[in-house]
Formats: sequence, C-alpha cells, structure tokens
Amino acid sequence: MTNDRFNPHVADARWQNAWDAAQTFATPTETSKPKAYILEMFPYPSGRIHIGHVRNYTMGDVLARYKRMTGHAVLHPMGWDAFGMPAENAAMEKGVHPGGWTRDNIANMKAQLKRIGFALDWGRELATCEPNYYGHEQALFLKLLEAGLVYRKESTVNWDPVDNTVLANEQVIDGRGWRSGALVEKRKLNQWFLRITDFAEDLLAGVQSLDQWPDKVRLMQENWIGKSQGLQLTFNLAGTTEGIDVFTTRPDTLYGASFVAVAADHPLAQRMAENAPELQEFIALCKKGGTTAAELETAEKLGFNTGLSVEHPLDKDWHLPVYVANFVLMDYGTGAVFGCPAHDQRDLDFARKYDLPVRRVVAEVEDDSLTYRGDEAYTGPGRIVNSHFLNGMTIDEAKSAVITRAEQEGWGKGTTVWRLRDWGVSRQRYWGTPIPIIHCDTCGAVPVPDDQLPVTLPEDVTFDTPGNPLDRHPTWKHTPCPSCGKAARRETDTLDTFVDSSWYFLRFASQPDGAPFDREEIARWLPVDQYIGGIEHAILHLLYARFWTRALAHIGLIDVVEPFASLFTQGMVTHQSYSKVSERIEVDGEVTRHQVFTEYLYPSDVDLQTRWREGEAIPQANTAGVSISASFDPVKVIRSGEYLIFPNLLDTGEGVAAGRVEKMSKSKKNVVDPDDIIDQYGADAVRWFMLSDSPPERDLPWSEAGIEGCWRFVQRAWRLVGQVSGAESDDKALTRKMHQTIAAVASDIEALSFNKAVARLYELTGAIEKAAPSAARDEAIRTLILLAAPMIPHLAEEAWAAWGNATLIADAPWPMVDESLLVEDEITIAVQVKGKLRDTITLPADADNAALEAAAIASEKVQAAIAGADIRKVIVVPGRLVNIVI
RNA sequence: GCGGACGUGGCGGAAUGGUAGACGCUACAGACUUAAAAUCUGUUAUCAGAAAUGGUGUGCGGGUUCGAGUCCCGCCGUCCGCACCA
Repeated sequence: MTNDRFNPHVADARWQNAWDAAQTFATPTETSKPKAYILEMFPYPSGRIHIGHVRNYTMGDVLARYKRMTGHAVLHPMGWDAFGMPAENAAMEKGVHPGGWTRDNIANMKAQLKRIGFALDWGRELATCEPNYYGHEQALFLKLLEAGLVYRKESTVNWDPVDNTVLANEQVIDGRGWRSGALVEKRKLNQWFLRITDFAEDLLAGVQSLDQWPDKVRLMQENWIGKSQGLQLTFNLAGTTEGIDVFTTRPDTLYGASFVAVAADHPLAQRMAENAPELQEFIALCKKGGTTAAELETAEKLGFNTGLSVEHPLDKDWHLPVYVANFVLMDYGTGAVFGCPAHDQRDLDFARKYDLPVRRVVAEVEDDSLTYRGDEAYTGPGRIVNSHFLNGMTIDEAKSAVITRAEQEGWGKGTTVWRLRDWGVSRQRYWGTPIPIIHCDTCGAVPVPDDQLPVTLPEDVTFDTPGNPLDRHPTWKHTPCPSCGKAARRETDTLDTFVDSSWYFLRFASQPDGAPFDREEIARWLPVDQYIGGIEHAILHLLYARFWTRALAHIGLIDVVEPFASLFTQGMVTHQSYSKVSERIEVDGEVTRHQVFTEYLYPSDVDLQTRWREGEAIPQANTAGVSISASFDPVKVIRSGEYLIFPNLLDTGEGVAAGRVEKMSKSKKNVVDPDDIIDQYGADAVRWFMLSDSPPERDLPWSEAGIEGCWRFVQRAWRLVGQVSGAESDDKALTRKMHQTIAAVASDIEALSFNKAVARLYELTGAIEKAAPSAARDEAIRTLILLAAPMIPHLAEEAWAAWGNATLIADAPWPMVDESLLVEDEITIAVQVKGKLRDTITLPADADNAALEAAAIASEKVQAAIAGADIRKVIVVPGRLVNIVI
C-alpha cells in the first residue's frame, strides 16, 4: 500500500501541525500519572539554532516522548535565556534595538525548533527579557534582600576606560579590553552581592546527595566551593602591638616556620611602600606577571625583605623575617602566609633562593634530623619531630593540639576558609534585569515597593556612545523616593544574566500571573527529573541555580533544595576541517624564513575524489594537471588524517590537508547549519543521526556519509511499513527477538544510551527484513515503529496513519514485554580449554551443568585440544561457557 | 603541579570478570539496470593457508584468576577541569 518513498517534506509539517492542533504535548494539569520533568538547558537567542542544540534537544525529546508512552505526566518546556551582551553588541554594530534583535532571533529559532518536531509544551514558553519574567525576578531579589541574603559593598571591577564599561574577567585578554583593546583599569564601584557563601557548607554537602550527576561535575563543584580547614593566627610584629594575620591548613608545622610573607597588595606592604621606592618597584613587578598557567608554572618565586620581623607565637624570642612575595594572593585567606619550607614546595623554592632555614618537623622515616635537604618538600604523612610539645604526634593530632593551644592563649583559632566568594551580580549594562532599588540621599538604598514592580527597561535608548544607556537616559532613573518622597535615582545597574537562569526551571513548572510561581505546583514538579546540557555549565550555572533554589527554600518560598535530580552533560558535534596549506620561502637579506600558511576551506569546496594514501609517493601533478612544488613536504602539513587531498583549486606549492575533527566554528569553516540538512534529509534522519553511533556524553563527528546512512535507514523502515501482510503464521524466533528488543531499547533509553538503542533497532530491522511474511512479522514491524517513534516521530505518525489508526502514535502506549520470551530456549555455549576458546556447542537452555560438561568434553575439537591429558577441573558457567582445565 | 576521564579494526563504537569487534560508516565484489542513482546479496582485525583450520590481537610491562578489553601495580600517550589556594 505504501511502496513509495517516505517524504519528510510533506510528512514533517503534517504531523507537527497535528501535534499543535491536538495540543499533544501540553503539560497535563490534573492527573494521577507519575510526573517526569525533562529539561534541556534553554538557549541564548543568538539568531540561529546550531547543531549542538539539535543534539541536546533531541536527547531530551526522545526521553520525553518515551516517558509519555510509558504512562508519565510529562513536563517538557522550552524558553529563552534572552538577556545578555550579544544583543548590545548587535545594537552597537548594526544600530538595531537589543529588544527587537532578541525577539526576532527568538521567532527565527522557534521556527527552527518547530521544524525538528520536538515534543515541547510551547504553552509554557518564556523569555527572560520580558517583564512578566524579570518582574518576578525583581520580586524574588527583594525577598532575598529582606532576608539579608543581598548586600551592597564597594568592590574592584575591571574597567574599560575607552568603552566606559565594566568588563567580566573573561572579557579581559592580556590585561586589555576585548573590544577596545584599551588597558583595563581596576576601579572601585558599589556592587550588589548575593550571600552564596552563607550556603557554602550546604552546597558542598548537597553535592554528596547528587548521585545521578556525573562525578566529574560533582568534583568540579566541590573544587570550586573549595573548603579548607585550618588555623588563623596572628604573628606579632616584634616591638609593636600590631600583628599579621595568617591562615594555614598545616598548623602542625608551625615549628618549621622560617619566614612570613604577605601579598603585594596587602595593606602592610602598601603602607611600607609609601616611603620605600624599592618596595614600590617590587610591588609593580609582582603585578606585571602574567596569569596564564604556563607563566605561573615557570614564574620564579620572588620576595622583598621588608626588614620587619615577627615573633613566633610559640616562642616570643624566636623572630621570623617578613617578606613581600609574588606568590602570595591577597584574595585568598588573609593575604599572608607563614612559610614552612620543608613541607611546602613553594616555601622551599623561596627558602632556597633567599637562603632561609629549612627545618624538618615531619619525619617520614627514622631520619628526624633538623636540617632538611633536597629540593623536594615532604608533604606526606609522618610523625612530628623537632617541635617540643608536639613531638611524636601524628599530623592530625598535632593540628588539633596547636589549634587548642592557640585558642587557649588567644593568638589564633580554628577556621574554615572557602574558595567560593559571594556572588557579585551588578552589571553596568542595559540589556538585563533592572535591579529594583532606588537611591535616596536621605534614605539610602530603598527597595522598589511591590506595587511598583516590575521596573521595566526603557525602550528609547541609544548605543551610539559608550557606557550604560540606562545611566545616561534623560528621565528613566529619576523617580521619587518611595520612603520620603524626595527626588531620588533608580539603580542603573542590571543583574548578571546568570540570575535569570537560576530559577527559570521553577517558572516553567508554574506560571501564575501575580507571583513568580505557585508553591504547590513547584512541589509537584520539582526536582527536574532529567536535566541535559553542556559541560561548560558544570560550575557557574549549576552552582548558581542550586544556590538560588536553596535560598528560596531558606526563606520559605519553596520546599525543594536541589533543583536537578539527574544531570547529563552531552558531548559536542564535531566536523572534519580542511585547510589549504601553502609553503613559502622568504629571503630577507641574510635571513631565510620558511613559512607554512594555513587557510581553512569549506568542506564542500574540497574535492574528495582525488586522494592519495599517506606514505605513498606524492604525485607530481593532480588530475587537473597542476604541479606540486618540489619543496612541498606533506609531513609538515598533515597532523592528522590519512589522506592527502588535492582539490582542483590547487595552486603550485599548495596542498589541502584533512584537518582535525573538531568543534564546529565559523573560523574553521566546518559549520553545518541544521536548516540545510533538514531541508535535504528531513527531521527524522537528522534526529536519528544525533542519536546514532557516539555515546551521548562523547563528541559526535558529523559526516555526510553518516547522514546518508540515516536517510537510508528512514527509507528502510518506511519500506517495512508497507509490508504488513495480514499473514497468519507465527515466527517464534522473530517474536522472541522483538520482545528482547522492546526490553533492551527501554533500558537503553532510560540510561540515555541512545546509540545502543539505535543499534538494537537496526538489529530488529535486519531480522524483520530477513523473515518470511507472518503474523509475527507484522507485529514486529508495528513494534519497530512504536519503539522508534520517540526518535523518528514523523515517520512513526505517517506509518500509524497508513495502518488506519485514527489516533496519534505519540499517544500510543509503549509495547508490552513478554518476560518469558526474553530467554532463548536453545543456547550457544563457549567451550574453552585452559581459558582458550576451542568450540561452541548448542544445547537446550534448561540443560544442567552435568549435561553441559558432558557435551563439552564430547566435542571433537576439545578432545583434540586436550590431547589425552588428564582433566584437572571443569568450570561450568550456566548459559555461558564450559572451561576445561588440564 | 593537582584532580579527572579515556586508550578496542580504515572510522564512530559494542562487550553484568565468561565466545572481543554487536550496530553503523567506509571500502571491495556480485545482482538488478542500456547506464547511473536507488535497492538487494556477500566480504571487510591481522598473519599463514586453495580451503578446512590454526596462530596473533583491546597503548606498553608486570600481577591476580580456571578465565582479563574489564580488576590490581608501574609506565607511555591523548583529552578535560582547576591552580602560586597557604
């Protein structure tokens, strides 16, 4: 009945419209079904969906559709992380309004997503740039302020003096603004902060409970939070009442101290520098050093002896010199350290350079002599030596002994130091959530009253001059103080866009008009059952979202503390890149320069027909008759890839190298546009490709051959749809295979092992193709389409309708498994002799061990391998193998 | 430097300690066709052999085990994250 080819250009739109019309994927409101909240990280509306989005959302979509078929109430929403700098950059470059640009992009990208046929509840679509989203965010911000979780303080920012704007750390490249190229200045500004550090302990402890998160991400979160326990102590400056506060995680090594060092921007160093030009120079030198990993690795430990000395807290007569040192950081701990060279590598490097004592206080073996030799610090376990009252203790015992004594004598106390800082959320930008505060000369910073929310962004802004458009808007910021009524000014900073993405998953679950969310609905839907996104959000977004959720729970607005029960981080889609390589020799006076130039090419411009295997002689001319220069050396240009490729565009002295299979990027010219491939192959083939071959957490190499194969599969499946025969005979083997496939595909999808599910479906397809017509075969074809429906939903609907169903396959239940058919009734057993495979034998599945053993020994091949030797032992693994040991 | 992951055919990759290479791609051969495309069939780790079959084989070297791609120890390599974190 349907022997023609499957035509996605007609079918895709037909079923997308049908799902829309039937509201198939609208979230059920009242239901007794178990809930499944499937969420993919929402995109920034840059203008185009890229192929990474397609992979991400296809995975979530398969899971969401599968959950629907298995009887779940599914929430699978989509929205837009719509505030951010690219919109302002577009405004500056193209003279468009950020809002218009963003909303146009959203419209385009939504149309793109619709073409792929995702099972999304578009009724819950949200964009963070709309007042009905960010207004609620402002209300939540004020609730947190009220609860004491928001504060304002002066802090240092990166200031671009040309663009008159604050730069994020990532926008400072080699000390210069990424856009203007101007040297970045440090400026002090009043900024709003969220007290994420109040939750440091909770956030760290919570990581332990996230057993469905990748270990890698949990570890990254733990490291980022960075808990260190130790002693904070004061070294008194000899002859004064002043002291230097120092933090250490190794109070046990206090008797091994030989110096104290402070950071270049430590107040003490700054104060001393006022009258010491040499120190000023040294401080400048410290600040000049680069901050890249390589530079830090090789940077020499440098110090400046201040001439000051401090008293050792355990022996007032023991004085230690005070240095300013380049390796001490002001923004960690107290900005000062004591150096114990024997048991810390940095301190040892420093001590060797400045010829300071190196005292052993932890003995690894029997050597407990005071003088420590060598250039490698000992940081392992051992017993304490040369340390008076600590001698003989373990490191842990000594740590607590020192802390106890410090607390008794009042010169120090046990402390925990965190790497995590409070979250600075002020941005001097237009395109973000306005911070709902009014500054009054009399009343200070006053929250905007509830009934004046949302504070909306003015539309009439200009980007022709640098700086924050909100700040220079003629009227926007002028408003009366809500408290005293006098003239006052609005806060013109906006919130970090990470705030927007820290609670969107709550708004998806519940969208009342007058409140950010409804508590009961949050309780019903949260936590997200499966969150899927890129590894690049492993730290900041996930940490902020966890914090925000905890903070809202803390102030009693919701009852969930961990927003994402299960997290999956998917790999990138990569693509082979090609580059034209030319070799030139430039003679400049005495100097001969040999240079290789690389220019990337579009894969479509490379003629793949003309190839030579690497290692073969390089032909002197390619098919177009263009000669290769004698100096062209392919070894220099081929870094990976097996072939040398000489396209027709070849010029003398040039070759084309197959480059790495790498992340798609415009500069590498290896980008594949989802719209183009959907035009060509339809949504289902593209979806199938996204799920095939590579495990989802790994990178997926895009290839023409691969998508062609997927297209072939779609047509293969479609041919089977037309082969339902109405025959009545059965086919035990095929039925068994079918049930095994149902079970396997279900468990593979639940484990997000889509590549394995796809392989199973290929196997079933092959088995059906080989089988003769029968009722079992008809059923297997119907089952195949049901199992593949979450992955290739358009074809599945088309098949479902072709078979005369008036319903949607999207509403069909997942096929039932007959457990009794999962086991074979005949099994093939491996027979080994001393662990080496010698034969396989086929027996009834219920054969007992004795029968297996007898059959194995009876095998001719086994007898040949034994060659008359005595059998010492026989190991029988039921259903698997027999191993005969001689 | 610290931490983590990974290493299997020409490629992407399968494999609860139990028959390594499922499935896909590529390539080759054949069928159909005037021809091509599409489709179908077969082969495709490697060495020896006409074949049956046998040997070797999961980065390298050891170990545990009746049996190791899988577990343990030590190397080598690739990728990722963090970092003068006191």
